[in-house]
Amino acid sequence: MPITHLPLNALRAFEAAARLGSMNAAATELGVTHGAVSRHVKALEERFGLPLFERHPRAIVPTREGAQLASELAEAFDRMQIAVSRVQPGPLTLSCSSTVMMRWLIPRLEKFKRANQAIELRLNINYDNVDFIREEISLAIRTSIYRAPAGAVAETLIHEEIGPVCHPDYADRLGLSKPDDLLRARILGSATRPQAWTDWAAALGRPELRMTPNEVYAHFYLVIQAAACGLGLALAPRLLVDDEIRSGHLVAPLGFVAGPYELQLWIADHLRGRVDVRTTANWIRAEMRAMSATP
Amino acid sequence: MPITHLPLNALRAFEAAARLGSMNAAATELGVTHGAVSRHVKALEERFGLPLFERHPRAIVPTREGAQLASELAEAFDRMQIAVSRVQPGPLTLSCSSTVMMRWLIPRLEKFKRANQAIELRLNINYDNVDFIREEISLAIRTSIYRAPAGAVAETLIHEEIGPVCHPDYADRLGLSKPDDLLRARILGSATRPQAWTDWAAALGRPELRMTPNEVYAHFYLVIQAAACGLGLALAPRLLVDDEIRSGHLVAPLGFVAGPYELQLWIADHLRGRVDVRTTANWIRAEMRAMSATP
DNA sequence: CGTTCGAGTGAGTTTTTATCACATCAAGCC
DNA sequence: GGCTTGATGTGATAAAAACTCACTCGAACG
Repeated sequence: MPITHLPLNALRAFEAAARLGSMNAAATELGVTHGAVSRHVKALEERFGLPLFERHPRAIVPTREGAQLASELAEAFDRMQIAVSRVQPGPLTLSCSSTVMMRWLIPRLEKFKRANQAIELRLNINYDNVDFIREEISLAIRTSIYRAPAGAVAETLIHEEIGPVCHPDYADRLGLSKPDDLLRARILGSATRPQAWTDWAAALGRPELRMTPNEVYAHFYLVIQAAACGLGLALAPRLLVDDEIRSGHLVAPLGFVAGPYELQLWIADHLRGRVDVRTTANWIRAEMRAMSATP
Repeated sequence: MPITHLPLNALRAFEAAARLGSMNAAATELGVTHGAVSRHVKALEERFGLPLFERHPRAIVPTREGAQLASELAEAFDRMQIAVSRVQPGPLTLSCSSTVMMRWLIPRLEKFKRANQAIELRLNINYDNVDFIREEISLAIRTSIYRAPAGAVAETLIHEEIGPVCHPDYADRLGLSKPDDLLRARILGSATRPQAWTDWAAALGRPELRMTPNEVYAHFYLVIQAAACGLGLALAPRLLVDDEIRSGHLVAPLGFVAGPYELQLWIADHLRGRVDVRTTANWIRAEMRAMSATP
């Protein structure tokens, strides 16, 4: 079949259906009804003379050929998207967790905007993997718990230092000065990073300490907030509580130790040449360096 | 612009127009009228808000952005084509010059078909570069005068040996036994390989010999035919005249010398895994080896 | 100096694509 | 068992997109 007669729209619909495992979801992504997608897929199957999906009552599963075709098409569409984005550059999009956004980015955003008035910055909240091409992400700040996906390059920003933090009065009241004192305290945990306390115990060289959270919050910034309100102890990276410690809202009674992860900057591969991306990446690096320089 | 709303058909039309440098040509390739292509391109330019072509009275020239976009789109469409061809494998297509087809391939084709009845072979005539993806070529036989394009890998089949050939009576009549005797003879040339005689003189170590053809034929196989009919001397690779020499229709009064080129097999990169392609490539290699083994 | 060649365009037509509304099927659940 | 639910398939029809036709323009060609 020559390229000149490929049914491009049908291929796009099929690729979406295969990637999402659902005609309905594909239809939503494409902004059409499921019927339109269903027809596209059927047209393709008739044209190729082979089934691309196994139909089950509540699900569709790509056949061997379908899966292969879909994955190769995905690459082709990615390239197309990149090609177009080069003549139609969108805003710079920075993705980070809600916590990093709350406690690190937003406090510095005014300064960034003043220094880079020409850069239109769009923010995206996400703490794990993300498709840099489809979701048009330029930069992401992530911990090394996750691996940068294909299409992005990762670099180290800082090595995380972690430690328990709480309200100053709380630390005084419970007399917290060595790890074992913590067993008397209320331990606050985060759903997005369930292994945080265990990591810390391991980093201390006390893996036997059983630091099971008494309470688990949905977001990490809620844990910090709860600690600042005297509800217990949060296990936080220094980066995210430095301002609070400086202002006296929080203390770190046991200090900080080097944690097992680092904070990374992920850069969309195809955007590395863009001036605003380089500028913003440099700004992020500089701000991070400034943080780790002030103990 | 999200991938879900890319105007795929307009992008294809634009890519064709940019590649061919003409809306008309693109229209022909796509099987539509030039108006349709013109409208697609205009729609794209309006959507992007920038011109993709400079319009000149009889030509369109891609702008900087247009050229960039087109070349990246070409890659994306190539991939798409490859993806589809994997689920819809077409016939195996072998491309070679009309001369190689006449004098080497066709005489062996019957044998090939008998040995490989399952392989559907399509033939394509072309002696220089060719787009393996767009024109759906699997294998090509070429001299190393040309370089294999991106998307194909080249390997050596044989090193060409070249020498003047003519009808036996012609050689007798003119008494041809050393290079300088040829100055008395009628020199036949081919438009597709105008430097053949000069190459030979150089290979002999007699670059000063001015072997200017008295007559130039459009195709190389016509030159061989003319020589076989006693019209003069052809400068031929041994490969293409071996049968004629064996049967006594031609003689090579000065023998053959190693020429500056080799005969190559070009294989479409994305088809190297296909069984019929491997089989056919092996057959070609074996047949070529058989030729160079019999002096 | 008329002819030709290639592109742009208004109006109208054809083709494709999408919607709507309903059908189907089986899993999950009282 | 029988009802509900969630997902896909499809006939009829509406909407949108793509295409053609027939003409225009402008300059290069001969």
